[in-house]
Amino acid sequence: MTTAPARKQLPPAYEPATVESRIYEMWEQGGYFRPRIDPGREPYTIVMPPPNVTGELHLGHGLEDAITDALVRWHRMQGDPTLWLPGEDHAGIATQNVLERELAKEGLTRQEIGRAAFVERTWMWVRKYRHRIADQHRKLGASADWSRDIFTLDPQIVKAVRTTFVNLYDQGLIYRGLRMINWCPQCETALSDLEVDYVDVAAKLYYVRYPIIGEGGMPLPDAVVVATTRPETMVADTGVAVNPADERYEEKIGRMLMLPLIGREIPIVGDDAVKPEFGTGAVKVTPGHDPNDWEIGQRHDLPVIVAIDKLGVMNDEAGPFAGMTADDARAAIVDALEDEGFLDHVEEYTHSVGICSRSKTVLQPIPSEQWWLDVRKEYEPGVSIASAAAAAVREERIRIVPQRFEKVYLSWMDNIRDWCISRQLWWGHQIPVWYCADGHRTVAVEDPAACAECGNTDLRQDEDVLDTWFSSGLAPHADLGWPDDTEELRYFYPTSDMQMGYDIMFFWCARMIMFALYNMRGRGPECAVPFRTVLFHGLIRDGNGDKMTKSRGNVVDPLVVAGQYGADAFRLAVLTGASMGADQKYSDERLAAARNFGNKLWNSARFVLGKVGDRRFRRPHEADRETYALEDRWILSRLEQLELDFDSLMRAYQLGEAARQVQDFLWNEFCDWYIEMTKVRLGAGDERPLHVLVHVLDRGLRLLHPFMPFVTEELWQTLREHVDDAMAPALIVAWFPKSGANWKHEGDEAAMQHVIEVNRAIRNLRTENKLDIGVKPKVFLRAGEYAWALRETLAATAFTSRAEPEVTPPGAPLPLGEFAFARIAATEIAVMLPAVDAAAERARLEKELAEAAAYAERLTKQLGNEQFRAKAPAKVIADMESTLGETAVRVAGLRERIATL
RNA sequence: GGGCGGUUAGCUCAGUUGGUUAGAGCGCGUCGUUCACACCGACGAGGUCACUGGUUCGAGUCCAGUACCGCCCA
Repeated sequence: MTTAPARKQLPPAYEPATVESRIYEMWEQGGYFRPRIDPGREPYTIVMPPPNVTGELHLGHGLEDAITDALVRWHRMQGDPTLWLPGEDHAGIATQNVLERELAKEGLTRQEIGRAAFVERTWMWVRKYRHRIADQHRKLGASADWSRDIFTLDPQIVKAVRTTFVNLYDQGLIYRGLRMINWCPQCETALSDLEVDYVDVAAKLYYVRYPIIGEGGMPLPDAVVVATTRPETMVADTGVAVNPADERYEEKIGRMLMLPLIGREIPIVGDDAVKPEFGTGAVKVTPGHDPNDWEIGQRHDLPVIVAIDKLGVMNDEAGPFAGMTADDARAAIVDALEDEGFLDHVEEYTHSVGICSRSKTVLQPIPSEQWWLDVRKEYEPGVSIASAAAAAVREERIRIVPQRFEKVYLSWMDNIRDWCISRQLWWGHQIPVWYCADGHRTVAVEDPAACAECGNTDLRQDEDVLDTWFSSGLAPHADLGWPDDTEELRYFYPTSDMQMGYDIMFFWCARMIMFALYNMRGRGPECAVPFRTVLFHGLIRDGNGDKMTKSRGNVVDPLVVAGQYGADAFRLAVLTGASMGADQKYSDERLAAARNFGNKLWNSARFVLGKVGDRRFRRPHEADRETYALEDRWILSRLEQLELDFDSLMRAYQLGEAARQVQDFLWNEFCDWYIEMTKVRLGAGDERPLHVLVHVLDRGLRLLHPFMPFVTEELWQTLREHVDDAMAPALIVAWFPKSGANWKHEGDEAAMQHVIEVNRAIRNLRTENKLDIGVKPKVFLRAGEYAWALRETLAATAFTSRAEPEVTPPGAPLPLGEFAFARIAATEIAVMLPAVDAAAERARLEKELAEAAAYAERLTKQLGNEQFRAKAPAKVIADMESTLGETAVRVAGLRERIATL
């Protein structure tokens, strides 16, 4: 024992607001977030899913910070060179929408101010908001390396994006092609398949008669009836299709039909894609406005007619309906069909409609020239983008946690189609393709001065930008410097863990795997992977289980929550709110519970520090085992077990369970039993427990630190002065407890467990027999096996269970008097009841009676209130009536007992 | 249509090679000025682990099926 400097006084309650920013600053100033590259050690690396640069953090980001920071701190404390690489995403459509709304407030559109001015304005926003995002992470305690903070439009990422594009293009994996795409008339851009949501809508199925044309070219009375949900597209029909196996139409294949209203002749074709059970089994084919029809049209060489433009307006192909919106045209066409006798009948019908996942606008399927990533083309024998990405997971070079998401990933990857990567937006990575006047293409990483083919210096860059996920998909290697051969890339790649909500598995996780395996393939299959393990967490929903969205107005700001309860409480609550991968419901009660635990911990430390004074204690050493009491050995044994369990839980990514176990240990074992039991010995001047208290608190703070970094660091800064050991300057870089097998002792644990249960039995008997708080009854413990343990802890039992206990042999006679009995294993517990004082007992019963009678009266009065009876739910009334019944019985019983006294 | 998940105390949820009497927090009831903590403590009430069948010495846990709720993909 030596003397430590005088410590400052801790306030009686933990006040996060006075602690968090100071502690965070201390960590950041100390440089603890920046890893030191040590070739002798394997690093731990994790890349942050970059939030939208102009957005704000939501609860999901908060959960991600809690998960990642726990893993990061755990690894850092184990001495791994640990890098948490933060960043922000330019978020193409989302950011452009934000800026367009801002412009609209000034009565402007982006077209009016032009592309250059629009992009400049967006950059101004980015410069303003980028730091806000980082500060929000800081408030939650995220120990990310901010010196490496990266934005997806930074020059380094531009270089990576262009290099990737050029390489893929050169290998023919990126191509320009006319294909059916999802067009959002609101956002005025093409979308990938992933950005389409499908909603069921009540609609109508229109049955339209298409007359058959006879030998002489004249329509016959005979007709084929087709069913369609979109009659307005009929003006662009170029065929009718039936299933070739459908006997009803067998003889009609090859005949010509007359397209009503328009008069065009169109053929009947046989195609397996047609389902005979839909409608009449004959469907109109509109290759210009339906993805399936496009396919059918391709197979039968049908012309493509586009009659609806990109703003949803009918063009000249629609003849008399030109100029109408598609909706108006539908009504007009149905009217016309009816007037001219082509409308057979109409049915109610529910079908699913594709809408833009961002703007919720109904999408128009239209054929369009776009840039595509060919995911099936082999770039090496037997290897394509999609096959490599599937194999990495199938062959377990990448591990998915929880494992069930593997199937989701694989079934998607196995069925993936070419990815539409171009967007008709202004904000993003502009496609690195330039055209000269002769239409030659130059595809290059650096802006070219002249056409690569003809030398023409008059070049125009492709106006489109790339899908946002094209750049974020490069994160793990691009953020570390690729395509340059940087020290960071060599050391930290592949990254270790990756973490995200399961809702972006395809958008982000899949794309990172696709790109990494291509760009990093030089490293070989094992080391090309972007990460070794990916964790998918669930969504945080509101109290009703609904998704939190701005439109619902149920969004909760994590910083508001952290301000209210403390960042530690927020982190613990979301981490233990559900098991990994499962959704959780937000609840204030859980936040309060987590805050309460922080306060409990705070006060347990106050107790320890108060007893320690200004002294410094050595940790208990196992060689001195015999000098320690049962409860000392017990808590040390439990601590070791916790350390073992903690390690295996964390290795299995069971973060919530690990946190729960530390919490249980500190509250239920350390506070409720160990600290309570030490009070007697400490009061008697025994300093042995101080070694244990200091040591266990130190270890407990270390174990809890990954989950509750602020409160643990704040307490540890004081505690470290009182542990006579080599102590790090800060908990964030203190070594993590690694259990040896020094104190683990089954016998001590069982004995102490018995002591605890005996204490509980004594307290239970006290309560059942309504002993006053001041009464200390004689208690006889007739014990066998554990007599030694009960004897050793007798003083503690006397104190914590307020009794005068005595251990006697089994069957020992009891003195005269009244007893209450219980039995725990082989120990019989006899609590001596005080001689009954008739007067006092009468007084007690009278008091109880008065209370019960008053309660009954209140209930009677309430039930007699007509207003109440009229308006209250029947259940409330019924419940109250039954409570009244019970109370009446109790009153009667009490009266009876008073009468017998 | 295909796939996945959920169903455990009033509420929110744990429960990972099947193992005594199924847990926690909140809420509820009773009691409480023991010098760390009322953001606390003590004691207590509260569960047919959705249902049916099977495997097993033993099932909340494994298998098959059913119902309801939710999600993803087409």
